[in-house]
Amino acid sequence: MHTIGKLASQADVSTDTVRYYEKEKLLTPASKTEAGYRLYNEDSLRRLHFIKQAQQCGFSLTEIRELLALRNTDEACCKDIKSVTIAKKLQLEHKIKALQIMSHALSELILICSNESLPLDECPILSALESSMAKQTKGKRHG
Amino acid sequence: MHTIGKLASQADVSTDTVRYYEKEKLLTPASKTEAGYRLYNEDSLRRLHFIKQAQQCGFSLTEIRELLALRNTDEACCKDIKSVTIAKKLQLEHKIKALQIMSHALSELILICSNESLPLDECPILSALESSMAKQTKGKRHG
DNA sequence: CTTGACTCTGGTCTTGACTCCAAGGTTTAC
DNA sequence: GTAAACCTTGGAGTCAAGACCAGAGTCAAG
Repeated sequence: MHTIGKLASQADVSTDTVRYYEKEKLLTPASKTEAGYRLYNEDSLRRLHFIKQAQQCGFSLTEIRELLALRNTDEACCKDIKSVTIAKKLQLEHKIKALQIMSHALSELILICSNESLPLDECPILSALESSMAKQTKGKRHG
Repeated sequence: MHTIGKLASQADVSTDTVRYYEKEKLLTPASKTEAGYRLYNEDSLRRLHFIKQAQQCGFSLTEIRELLALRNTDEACCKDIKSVTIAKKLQLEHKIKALQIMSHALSELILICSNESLPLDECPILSALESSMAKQTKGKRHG
């Protein structure tokens, strides 16, 4: 049984984080001392690892709480977990695509700026951003 | 000259957003009526477009303010804008890579879950998230 | 027995980009 | 001339995931 500080350092999080997870009903101490100190066991550590891993997979704490709730549901089976995982993967891929679109838009901007010594009022990047950039990136090309 | 509502609807943002941009020193009305109504011209609309476009390219409002400030600096030239753009593109690519790592981790989880009818306490996804996932994804493979 | 390290609760603060609200003033349409 | 639709300011609230802080209690070491 560890106090909150031990648990936190083992999982490489702050004690504030552990208390926050408790408030968010993600992680309850296994017991408490007479003085009110929180005590945690190995299950706590595993659960904390779970939360961190899931976070690193892009799950929000709300979603992690749902995953944990699913685990405590008798009717739920592995299939349910899998479909949540697949949904999250789709969400991530969607976000990746959006970022790639942004990145490509920036590439276009960088490409059209061939003459770097132009004064700012002729900067093609700025003017592309001012007008609707769709026209710039889809149609004509400066440089 | 448009009132705030006209400008906002032309740019497809809320009037609150326009006022917020003013507070953030991103967009000042061209003038005001005697009654204190904000009035905007075509430059305002262009600037609002600029802000939206830049946002869609992943720039934060703070960064956009810097871009706009750069534009008003006499010493700055197009090269400065270009380097900011390149830096932002690198940032985006970094973020994309992070998300791709998450996405791949989820793919691994989905792969190891071959038997969907398993009870939850044997769900390989959950146990992979509980233990250190690095072991699961790098080493052994269930299924 | 005191010092220092730890813990407790309850609270506020942060960041970013807004959104919503109240209470009033102004303009426009009929 | 009045009602609807617009505008004003100022301020508070929202979301996520904690960070930070004060004042007090607790525990182990020397």
